[in-house]
Amino acid sequence: MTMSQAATGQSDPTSGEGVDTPVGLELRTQEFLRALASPTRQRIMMLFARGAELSVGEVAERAGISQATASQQLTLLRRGRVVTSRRDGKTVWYRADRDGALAALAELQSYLTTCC
Amino acid sequence: MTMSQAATGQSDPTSGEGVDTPVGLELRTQEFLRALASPTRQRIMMLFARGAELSVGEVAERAGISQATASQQLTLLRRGRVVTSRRDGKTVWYRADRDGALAALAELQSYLTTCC
DNA sequence: ACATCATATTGTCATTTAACGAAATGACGA
DNA sequence: TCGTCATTTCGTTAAATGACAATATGATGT
Repeated sequence: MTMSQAATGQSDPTSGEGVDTPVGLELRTQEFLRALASPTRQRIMMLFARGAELSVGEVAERAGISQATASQQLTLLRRGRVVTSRRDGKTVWYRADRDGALAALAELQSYLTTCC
Repeated sequence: MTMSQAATGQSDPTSGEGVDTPVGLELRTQEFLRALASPTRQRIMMLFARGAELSVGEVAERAGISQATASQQLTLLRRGRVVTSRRDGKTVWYRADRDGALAALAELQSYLTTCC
């Protein structure tokens, strides 16, 4: 039971986890890592350099993947807080989520410094 | 040709890549991300909390995995610069690589700030 | 040289992931 | 209502990953 908690890496924010007892990475930090740990998604991220804002169709075209695949991967990237989306009419625009990414990075750093 | 380079995410240090042209994550940064983006390896990393130094067999036992699997996963973690190893006689001791991890983190941050 | 112990590597299998086409569903604007 | 773009789902295939047992490698002591 405690085993399954450790396995999922879940941490309970309510338990005042002191200096000892690094339970694990938070789920959202895991999603951040998984989002970036994929060559395809790294390739997609490059399309957003310098604040570029792209629709799903544009991402699909430039990344050389199908429209359905692009939509799915963008969902993973959004869950990882590295992109944000906004809807304007029928098209959904994606762009890099600088703040989200840096926040995730800070969480990762905090984990690494306390655990290691 | 330029396409295959972009696909692998390789960057050439000799080409004075200016403010524009983020070619991609360096291989070693990719390996850092992949190393941590795995629940099993995250679980292994927790065994190294507070500077603990463990042999392969100890990691296998405490993580509940076979000796071969432990050795493999530790290799991935070492490639990702999150652990280091030293040999003493027949046993190989692993510990968290604080400096390596923070260096990888810094590279990731630099990538995210310039690209996004 | 040999036996032994710890680690590393290999071969194999099951599971997971990535990607596709196609089709259904949602959301929006004309 | 119809058309368009996005999302989701289904079924499929190929590739990557995780794990194990078995074997090979390397270090140590006799």
